[in-house]
Parts: sequence; C-alpha cells; structure tokens
Amino acid sequence: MLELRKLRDDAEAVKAKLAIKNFKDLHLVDDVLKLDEQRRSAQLEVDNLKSESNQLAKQIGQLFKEGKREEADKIKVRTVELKGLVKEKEESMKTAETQMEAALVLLPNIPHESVPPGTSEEDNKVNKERGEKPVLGEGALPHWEILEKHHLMSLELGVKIAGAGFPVFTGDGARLQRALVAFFLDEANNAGYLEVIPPLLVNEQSAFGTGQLPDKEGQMYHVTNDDLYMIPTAEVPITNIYRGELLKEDQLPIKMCGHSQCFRREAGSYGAHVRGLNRVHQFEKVEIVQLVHPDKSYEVLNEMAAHVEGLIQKLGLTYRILTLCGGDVSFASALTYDFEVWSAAQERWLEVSSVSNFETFQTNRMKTRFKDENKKTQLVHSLNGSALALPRIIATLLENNQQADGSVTIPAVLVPYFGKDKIG
RNA sequence: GGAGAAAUGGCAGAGUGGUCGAAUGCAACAGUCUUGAAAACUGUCGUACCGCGAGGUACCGGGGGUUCGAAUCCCUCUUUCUCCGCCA
Repeated sequence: MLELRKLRDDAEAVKAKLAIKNFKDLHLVDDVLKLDEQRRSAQLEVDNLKSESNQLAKQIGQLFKEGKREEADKIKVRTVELKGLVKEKEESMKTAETQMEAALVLLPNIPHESVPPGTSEEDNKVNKERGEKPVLGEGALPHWEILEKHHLMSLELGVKIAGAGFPVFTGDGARLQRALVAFFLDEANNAGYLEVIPPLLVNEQSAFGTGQLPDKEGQMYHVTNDDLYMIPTAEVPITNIYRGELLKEDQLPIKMCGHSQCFRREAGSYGAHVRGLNRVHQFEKVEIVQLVHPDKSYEVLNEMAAHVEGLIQKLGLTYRILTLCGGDVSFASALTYDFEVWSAAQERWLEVSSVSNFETFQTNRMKTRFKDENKKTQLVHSLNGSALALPRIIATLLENNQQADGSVTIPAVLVPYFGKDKIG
C-alpha cells in the first residue's frame, strides 16, 4: 500500500511512475486524494463536536457534585443533541476512510527509477549472463524423463493422491531435495540469516500484509472452514512476524530465512512449458527476508542478489540476471531481479529466483516501523528473495549434468549433503 | 472437545462510573556526581489522526451496547493460562 503522504506531496509524479508499470486506473490517485480530504474535514467536525461534548460532560459531573441537579439537566439537553450529530458525522468519516483505503489498496507500488519501461517479459533487461550453455550429447533427456528413469519422482502418483501438479518424490529424488534445502539453509545461516520454521497456513491479515490479498487471491489455496490461506511462499509468514511492531533502529537489519513447502494454484497455466517440474502446485523453497533501514534497502537488495548468485555459481549452473521491466515487475515490488538458469535439454531459461525490494509497500500495510535517531517513527523497508526454489534447480541439474551412460553427477557442494556423487 | 480464570503502556503491575492517557516499580534516554563505571540524585519517557500553531480527538485484547460521562457496567467474539479428555 502506497503511503498517503506520497500522493499528497506530488500526485502527478506518482501517476507518471505508475504509468511505467502500465497501470491504467490512474484516476484512483485523484479519488484517493478527494476521499482523504472528505475524511479530514469530517474528522475535524467530529473532533470539535466531541470536544464540546467532553467539556459539557465534565461540567455536569462538577454540577452533580455541587448538588446543582437542575443546571446539570439543562446542559444534558445539549449533550444529547451533540451525541446525535457525532454519530452522523462519524459515519460519513468512516465511509470516506473505508472508500479511501479501498482505492489506495488498488494502487501498485511505485517502480524504482532503474526499472525499464516495457509491457512483457520480452522487455526485461539482461544485466549479466554467466557460464557456458552445455551442449548435450545424442539421446540426452529432458528432466521429466530422467526423473522417471531413475524413479526420482512421479506425477501420476500425485494425481492419484491429490491431483495434477502435486509431485511425489521418491528415493534419490527425495534425498536430493533434502540435500538442496540443507545446503541452501546452511548458506543463508552463514550469511547471517536467522532460520525460521513458520506456519504454512496464514490468516487474512498476514496475506494482506505482504500483498497477496486482495491482489492475488486466486493464486492461493483457501481453507474456507477456518478461513486460512496456504502460503504461496515463506515470505508471507516470515515477513509478517514483524507485523505491527515498532522497532528500535539498532534492531535493523533483521535477516531471516526459512524453508517451506509453497502452494500455488497456478490457475490458467497449460502447455509444454509446464511439463515436469517447470510448474507445479506444491514445491519447496528456501526464502530469505530482510527488514532494513530505508537508506540501506538498495544496498541490501544487491547484497541479497549476490547471495543468490553465489548459490547458483556453487551449483555450477549457467545463469543470467534480469531487471524486470515495468510490465513484469510485481504489484508490490519497486525493483525486482530475476535469476534464470539455462536448461540444456529444454534449451530455455528457467526462473529460479526473484529478489525484490518492496520499500514501504508491505510495511505500510503491516505497520512495521522503527524509531530513527531523531525519535521519529518511520516505516522500514522490506525485501525478499528465493534462495532458492527447488523444482527448476532440480530440473536443470538433472538435464545439464546427465552423462552418456545415463547417470547424473551431483555438484561437489551437494555431495556432503547427498551422500554420494551421482545418481544411477 | 468440557470446566474455570484472565487480557491495562517496552516489561511487571495498580486502578470497579467523572478529578484516568492511566499510580508505582523495572527497563530506556538525558544530566549531576566520578579518572571511568556502578550506585545515588534530577529530569524525560506510548501510539495514531486532525491542526501553521496553541491545541483537539481516539486508543486500557477486537466489535457492539448502557450512560450526560466507561479501563471500570452489559452483550459478543478472539486469544492466553489452569484442570479434564483426546493425541504425533
């Protein structure tokens, strides 16, 4: 949620920036300001009425004490009248406020100045590309066939037990996941992130806090009996740990990491690009989250990006880093770097991580603040990144590391976790 | 799931209809003293909204109600604790 102050300061500048995100409903900015004005003038009236009423109530108390009942009764007439007026005005104040919030919540975050214009992923800017694209020999297999061949995963079993897009990992397939998770968590711990095991279901407030509601409601599984949402990423519960908190400046930065299953409905996805592990409803991911001083957030964004890049390098994968363009950067994000790895059998890039700075967009919803050196209360900046999401990493490792004899070599950094150096 | 108790400022904890935005203690911050620290002493010390400002308004778990007036009375929801039941 954008800070109201920013709209008040310079509505036209906000509109111009939102246009970079291809946001169409720019009139909402004016709507918000108009409703805000209505709210403020209504509050002024309410406050004045209440002030009068409070004073009279005090007088009445005094008069009762002095035994002047009749005088008190005279004043009561006015307080009763005031009560009605307050109720009336309060209602119009609340209406204005509710409508204002409803409109404000529909505005996406303002993109950072470095976000390139553009309408789709075609327009994302490639910042860096590293590594050679492996050339596979005759008979090389896509990952879904390797998985089947070595009995690492079954989608059919998942269909039987749950439905399409819920893979069942078995044997070395399951073990490889465990190895990756342990490796990623150790790396995050070494980088100073506090490990957290959060709830996998969250309430409405938490889903709102990080921006999943109301914007992306259809993406989450909703447990209607208890009105809980299954998390699409550990970002949601972990960031919400600090919802409503007023921090001291020396508590910053707060660095947390966590591994979780992630659940995504992915409604509307289809086609060859979603085969195998390319897109599933349930997957594992290690997430890193930071809450930082506003002056530091872009520095931290780069630090987090470097952490993610290090993981990919240690796994020996070919990768590139993109800055998402205005049309592709998410609703809540100000600046996002995507990390893609080269899938040698599919011969295409697969997104394995997204690192974003949300500035105050999430923390304004969550009211996560700190007191600065001048004892002023300010919103902190929130950031997060995948470090990393497993399915496409597994897909790429299997494809790129497959050998002529059909076995798959395991990257050296994973061997201590996996317990052996190859599959098959 | 059943029975009972409770929810007040960063923490602990008073407050049962007006003088309460709320005692007191601890913590924190500033100062005095000290070579330095501790102790002691003095002062400051919740959040949000409105207002140029003086100041006003709201908030004692959430919502609603009674009253001229509610932390205090009533209803309701939520959460926590204790006991019982079930259980990885």
